[in-house]
Amino acid sequence: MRRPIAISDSANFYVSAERIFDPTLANVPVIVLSNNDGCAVARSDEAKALGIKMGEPLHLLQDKIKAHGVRVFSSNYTLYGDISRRVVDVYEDFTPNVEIYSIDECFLDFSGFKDREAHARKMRREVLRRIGVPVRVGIAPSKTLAKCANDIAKRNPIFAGVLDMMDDTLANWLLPMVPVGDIWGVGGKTEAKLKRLGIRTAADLRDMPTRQARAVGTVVLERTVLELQGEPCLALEDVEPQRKGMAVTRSSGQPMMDFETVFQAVTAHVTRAAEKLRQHGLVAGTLTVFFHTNRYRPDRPQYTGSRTARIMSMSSDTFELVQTARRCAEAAWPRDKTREYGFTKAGVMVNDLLPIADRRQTLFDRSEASPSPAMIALDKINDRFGKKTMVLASEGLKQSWKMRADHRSPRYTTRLSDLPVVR
DNA sequence: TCTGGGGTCCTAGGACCC
DNA sequence: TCTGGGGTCCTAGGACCC
Repeated sequence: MRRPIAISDSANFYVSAERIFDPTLANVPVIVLSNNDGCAVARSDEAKALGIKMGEPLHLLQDKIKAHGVRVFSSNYTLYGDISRRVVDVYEDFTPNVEIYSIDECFLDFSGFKDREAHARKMRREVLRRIGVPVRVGIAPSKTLAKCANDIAKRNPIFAGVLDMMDDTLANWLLPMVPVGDIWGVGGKTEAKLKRLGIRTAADLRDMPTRQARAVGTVVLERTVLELQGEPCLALEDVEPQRKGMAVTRSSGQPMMDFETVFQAVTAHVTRAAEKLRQHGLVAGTLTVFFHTNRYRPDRPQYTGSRTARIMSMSSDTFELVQTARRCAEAAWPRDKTREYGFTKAGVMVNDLLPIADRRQTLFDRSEASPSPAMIALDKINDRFGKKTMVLASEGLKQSWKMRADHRSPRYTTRLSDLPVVR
């Protein structure tokens, strides 16, 4: 059964958001900058027409900005997030199942509507009326085809913002005109590989043998081929999935030359990451610290340092995370003292997240005010066996542990409940 | 002490997306 | 001189376990 999936996305979302509050921005070139005002991350159609590229550095745009009176904005993610939520509210009036895909895109379940195109047009009008943001809608039997329909509607004004591609005849007519690199999931590397095989359009990719697709680009590309054939492989996920990780990273204009300077930046990022964790009511199981040199200066020595550490106690505690980060940073710091590295980017990532409500006390949790019974038992066992004892258990949730006195003695495993009581 | 097959878990790195 | 940040998924290979 072919269920219609729609995707609605807003045109140049950040620019559209800025335009809501400033009518003088209509019909003039506008760009919104990245976090550090480093480069353009959103451009109005007028700015695109001037040849301003996505991710183009601001300092290379100064001439165009002066010559054409381009309006320039720093990004305001709090505002964009708020507008995004309001747009979703409108979508929810038009379909019961909404999957939020990104800040400006939602997949919508469009099954059960008699005239899908009319429904989409009405939704579009309503978003514009209530929020003031223009959106486009693509409809098709799979997400990849819906994205494709959306893209076609974006590029061709004749569709007036809505394209329903449920009909195979229409898809067969349009897909040969879509370059393969425009397909969702086909990036630069895959595009180059496909072109070498003579696959240039979306229609070529759809007709590629799935075995070959898997060989070229793993199961991901194989799924894309099936999706282009109208066979959905990516389901509509209308319940928000548990977030898997969070990152805090920044570039710095001034190269950081010594460990303490880099670690200062890392500390700031860890602090922010811990705040984010607590805001979301989560604790982290692993922490990764990384830093690298300026990739735009290949003439200077290059280095990427990265280290991941487990946080045994599952924590969102700033102090504990900073301590862990210090160990990671020290371990990842370059050993070669003869070279001078200038680090321009540093970041931290926390992964293996768990809602704090689900967090159980782990075997080796030392952060609690009162240590777990297992921790007390472990300390006593270690006291008794002295330095010879090496405990190999790593994860308390497994409810078992292994210990051996040294490499010559037998290992044994026991259930937590069977542990000998040590007094 | 050696032997070893078949799992799982972990991590790094690549590719892609918005 | 100035060059974004935050995500996901997949694979390979090593460590570890029984």
